[in-house]
Amino acid sequence: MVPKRRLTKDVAYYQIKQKIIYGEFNPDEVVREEQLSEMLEISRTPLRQALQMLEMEEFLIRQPNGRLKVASITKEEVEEIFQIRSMLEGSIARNAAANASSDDIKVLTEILEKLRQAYHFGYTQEFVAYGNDFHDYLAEISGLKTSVKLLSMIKDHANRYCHFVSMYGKWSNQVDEHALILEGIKNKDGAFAELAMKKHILSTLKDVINRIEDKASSKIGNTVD
Amino acid sequence: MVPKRRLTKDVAYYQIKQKIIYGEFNPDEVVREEQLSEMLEISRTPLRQALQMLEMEEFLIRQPNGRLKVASITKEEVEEIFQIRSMLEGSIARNAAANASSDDIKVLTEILEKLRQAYHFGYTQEFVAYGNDFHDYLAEISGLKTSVKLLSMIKDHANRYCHFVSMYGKWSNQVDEHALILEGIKNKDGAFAELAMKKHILSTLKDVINRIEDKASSKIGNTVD
DNA sequence: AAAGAAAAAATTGTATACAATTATACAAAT
DNA sequence: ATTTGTATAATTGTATACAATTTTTTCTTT
Repeated sequence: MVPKRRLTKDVAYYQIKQKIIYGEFNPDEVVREEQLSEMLEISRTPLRQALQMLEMEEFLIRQPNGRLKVASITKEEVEEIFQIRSMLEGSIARNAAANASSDDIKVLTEILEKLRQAYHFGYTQEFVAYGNDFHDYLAEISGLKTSVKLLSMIKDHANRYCHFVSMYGKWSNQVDEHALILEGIKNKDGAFAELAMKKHILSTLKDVINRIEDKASSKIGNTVD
Repeated sequence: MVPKRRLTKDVAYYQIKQKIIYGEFNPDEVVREEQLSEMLEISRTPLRQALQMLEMEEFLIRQPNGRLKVASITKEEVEEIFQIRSMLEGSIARNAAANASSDDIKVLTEILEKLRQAYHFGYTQEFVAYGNDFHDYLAEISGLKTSVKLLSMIKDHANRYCHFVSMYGKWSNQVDEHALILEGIKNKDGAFAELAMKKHILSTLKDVINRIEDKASSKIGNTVD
């Protein structure tokens, strides 16, 4: 099975989303179709498909006059997203504990070790990547398709707010937190794994908030028109 | 402000979605664009926008060859959806308890009374409607935008599985369950309201499952290709 | 000069034509 | 008879032209 062809709408979707997440497009900025189609060098037809997707995910907001504007995001929304994440990923951890084979546990142990190393040597990039791997693997074996789908949608929104945070150091106790979750999974203790995961997510939220407080405004973008 | 114009893509989206939810389109059935554009008497352009939306919500699944097929849904997925609902609506109830004004409580009390009447007289249609009103009102005052958005997405999926259930009677203790939630809100007892809501959702799931057991297969549609 | 109306420009919404891809039918070869 | 290749048809993907709507500009009237 060769790699199935990349549809223009899909690459457009990805590119525009990245521009929104990483601030190349500012919140409340209105984007026009022609402008984007020129920028990405594609026609309006696949572009509009991409815009439709982003509208569904509420990265773009359709105004009553038909114009699209980039969504703003508040600190409160980020907190809500992490709250939801803690619930969803909690369930995932619980189910993962029930489903995990010995092979799965081996893989997870390896990821955790890599995470520990990355932290030890200060490889931030890798550290974040392995952290994601850990969560993604649990999602995979949990079998909770809907939860995973919803998670993927809201995670990107939170990333928008705190991507810059992930770059600079001191993820206080993330390694230990992951280890604790894995402990629960090893012991097939779903309730334990769920609780550990919830705590972990909420602790991550705290880290994010702290970084935010240090830095800029409590809000990206304006709600006022 | 006059009612903003209905876009063809939006009505197409709604119509196709209804056909999927209420079984006019069968699970795993493949739908073609031309067929739909003739059926709805619109051109392919707005139709494809609608299909894109339904694909994002996973009512339609894009196959590797580009064809779209109607999603199937398993009993397990329905159970997962109710599990997620219980968490999300639990949070909503908790926040609603914190935010509810005395006016809000008055409105909720009225809705509950109508619900009680509808149940008493066996008006199933109205009973379901008032139940939805109650939940929607809590969602409104909770201020949890993301949770509400996610809820609206998954609810429709569950409806697909159990719409036929809602028609025939005996919602055992729904009235009392709603009353209990309202009790928590009146007392500004968020934890109580949250728990009551969670129990309520899970009890509804039980009702649905029981009906399903009585009736047909445990699964709508085939996963086998 | 200000307010309103009319005209022009810009932008989104829809339809259709064409290109690329995928599925089907049928014939030839083994 | 089964398979393989090729031609044909069917279907999706993309581009573009046109229609409808909204915004901006201009002009007129007071």
